[in-house]
Amino acid sequence: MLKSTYHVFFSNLANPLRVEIVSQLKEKPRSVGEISRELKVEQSKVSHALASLKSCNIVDFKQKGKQRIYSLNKKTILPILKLIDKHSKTYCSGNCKFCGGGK
Amino acid sequence: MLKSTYHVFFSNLANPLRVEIVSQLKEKPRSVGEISRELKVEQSKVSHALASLKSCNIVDFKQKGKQRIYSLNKKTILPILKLIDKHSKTYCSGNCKFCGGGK
DNA sequence: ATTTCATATGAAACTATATTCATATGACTT
DNA sequence: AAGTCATATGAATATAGTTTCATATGAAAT
Repeated sequence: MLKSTYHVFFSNLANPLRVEIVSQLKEKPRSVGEISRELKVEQSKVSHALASLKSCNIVDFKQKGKQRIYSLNKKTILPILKLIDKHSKTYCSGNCKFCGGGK
Repeated sequence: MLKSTYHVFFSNLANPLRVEIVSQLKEKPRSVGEISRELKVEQSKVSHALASLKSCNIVDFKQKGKQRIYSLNKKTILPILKLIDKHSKTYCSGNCKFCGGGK
């Protein structure tokens, strides 16, 4: 494995929109248009985000007519998110920057 | 949990130096100076990196005289890295950008 | 209390990443 | 093959993150 593999993977998720899309796709697969409308985010922005996620196989898609239906690679991502949830519960008191300084 | 928690966590590891430090601390705890010397990276750069990792409790330290001995929060990080290893083995053929396009 | 060594901090300069908008492609339909 | 709808792409600009360097802090020793 290359030295940079982790960093590339983490970079991919180091972005609020991409994380939002991941969360949304936890529930069910969606087309680009659906993602765009539901999140109220411009189409090309969503496309760029999906291309990035796809480049690390965090999402995949199947063509369905004109649409592309994107789905989450749950096998990898769900356990990682679960570990982070547990981490923040264990190590972060309500007022740390990580847990959301502002709140 | 805040919407941004994941993104903050991932951002923290979305950096080659911080990932390198994490890898190095897998083996054993080290002082700032040791990290700096072993990785041949300037001290203040290492300090900034450690401050960032500390802000998400990815590392912790104990004071030892003038030194700070930093250690990895293995409980969270090791399983996450393991999941990513498995992910890249499963989903990445040798030539994808993620696995290290160049190689 | 001054010096030394280890580490942290701040801010400017530099670099990388994201957003935007105009346009291209690709799959269907007529 | 022309038109339409869905999505992708490229490139300029905008924003965010990193590096660097000078200096500050803090712990121990003299």
